[in-house]
Amino acid sequence: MPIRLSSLFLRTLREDPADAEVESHKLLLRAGYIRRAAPGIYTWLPLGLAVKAKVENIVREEMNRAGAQEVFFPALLPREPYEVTNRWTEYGDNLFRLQDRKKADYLLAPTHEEMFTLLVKDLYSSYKDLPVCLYQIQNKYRDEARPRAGLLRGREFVMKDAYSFDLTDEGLRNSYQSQRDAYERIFTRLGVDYVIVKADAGAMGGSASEEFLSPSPIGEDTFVRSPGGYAANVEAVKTVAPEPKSFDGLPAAIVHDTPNTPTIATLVDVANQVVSGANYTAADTLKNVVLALTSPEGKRSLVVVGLPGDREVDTKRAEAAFGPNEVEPATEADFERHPELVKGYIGPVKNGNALLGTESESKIRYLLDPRVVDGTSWITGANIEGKHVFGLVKGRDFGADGIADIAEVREGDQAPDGSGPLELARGIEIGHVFQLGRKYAEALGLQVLDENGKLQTVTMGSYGIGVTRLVAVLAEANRDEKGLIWPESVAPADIYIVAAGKDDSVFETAERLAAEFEAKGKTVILDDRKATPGVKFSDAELIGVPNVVICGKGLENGEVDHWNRRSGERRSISLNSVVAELA
RNA sequence: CGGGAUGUGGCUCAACUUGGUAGAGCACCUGUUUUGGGUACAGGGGGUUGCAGGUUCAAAUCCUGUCAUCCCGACCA
Repeated sequence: MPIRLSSLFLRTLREDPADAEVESHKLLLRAGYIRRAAPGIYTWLPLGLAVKAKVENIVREEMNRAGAQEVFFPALLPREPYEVTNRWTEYGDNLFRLQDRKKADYLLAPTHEEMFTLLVKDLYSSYKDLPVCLYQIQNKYRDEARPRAGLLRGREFVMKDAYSFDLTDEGLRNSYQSQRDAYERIFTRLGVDYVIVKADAGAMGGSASEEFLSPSPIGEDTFVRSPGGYAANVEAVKTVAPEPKSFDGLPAAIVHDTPNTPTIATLVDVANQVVSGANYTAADTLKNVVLALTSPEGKRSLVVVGLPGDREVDTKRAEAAFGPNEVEPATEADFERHPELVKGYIGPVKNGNALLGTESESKIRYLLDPRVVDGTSWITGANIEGKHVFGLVKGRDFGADGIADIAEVREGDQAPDGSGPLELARGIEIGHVFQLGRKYAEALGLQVLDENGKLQTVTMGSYGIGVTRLVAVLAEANRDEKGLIWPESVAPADIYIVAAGKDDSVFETAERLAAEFEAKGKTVILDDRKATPGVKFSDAELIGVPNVVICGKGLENGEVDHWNRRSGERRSISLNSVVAELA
């Protein structure tokens, strides 16, 4: 049976909803695909559900083809497994927690690593059972600080998450490759533009990790790519450290008066006045940024990071580097507790002695940008109000506790693999493949007997696709000023028939065409409403099925019109051949 | 978390400054009309003005609190 608009649960909106900013969000609301139920939480209407089901089925088919087996976990989970892996606390405020009537703690699953691991542990105990790959398509819950753009970042969303279980590292690599290949097939079938980028693996404790990003100006992730094919999330870009230089011939450090230079710009100006003939730039200064780290247990500590003055700290890179700690700039209160830090004039050394570093007077951890290598000379704060030290040499005059690669990545920076200058772009994360390793298996005791009868810890991969986010990405990428234009692979129907006229014969013909298309295996939306043609045409364009058949005045000549929503092409086709041609 | 803006029928908005029975367009219902680009006319249903307090004879309007939504920021030491 065709979907009849006369009875479909649908109301299209003529005007944009006021609280939607992003085009795909506006259109999905206006065309009657979704309704907002709560912040970041959406109800799926029949049309939206049809698109979501199409996406899910493509994902499902390719997962099955890759040998993964579908299961389904509850979304409501007990606390204990997440306690074991420490994620009950690590997840912080993003976790929806609740209690049952006995005051036992539960959570709404933000992801299911623990449950999959425990399920395999529950049923399998031999190397002969491996490898195995399981997946589910399920709701996830994350109490996002700022839900955005409708389905793009919701607090409830559908995710396909798959997990592979292998005995060996090589097996894991194979499983990973198999999922990665499946992802390429999925996004190709969906008609989604994507880039595979290296991702940060840090906090999760695994090794290889890649993200599938769909390039889009409204994307929340920034990634880089080089002409030579390097691509990475900015969080994962490793800065190329220059070769250390010799100390030979470098002048001794000297302190100069530099009053009223709280910022790098003012410092550079004054420095060029203080040292006659100098031509300093911000890149000659060493800026020392004080960050406050808050551990998941709530412990707060300060760390100072020294980086070239022409570079800013990238918050996301800092969060990736210091995770699972939360990172924020030090507050006034932090500075009050550490009077040795003179705001605006902070540096690693005071009066020739180390001020920063765990071995120093302040005991504050001091980390350096990778560009600050031995033999480089800097202008930096002297830890005295109104004074900076010039010619302070790394390795000779100061050291650090380690490296912090958290400076912003800039257009034109060199790719770490030497493949050329980096270009910056924005993208939406639609998939993530990740070699988790043995972290969860160890924490939860997932071991199997090997062929020698010895217990071995299993190694895991985790593979996610944001299904509902994909619906938004597809809507965002496939639209015009009139409405949505779905790719055929996910459109809510294959053919959209408009009965444009009031004669019974028009409706009868439209019904007959619908039946003929369906006999050929096509799904059909039929606009059989008692409405004027203008209304029907507008809704057809808004709803965005790619093939529209207009059944109306052309019938006098035995013709219907075919509109190709995507190309805009409109032509008349004989009533007798339209089904054969489009089906 | 900080800043800004905004909360009024299903949707988009007005009325708020200067307190006095809440209004328009779209959508919905009835009738007539129209029928290849959101027809026209007439009639009609639907809102405890986000919530809770307070001021007042009287609150959508003023005050306090709170919740929510959207946008910007989260750093330049």
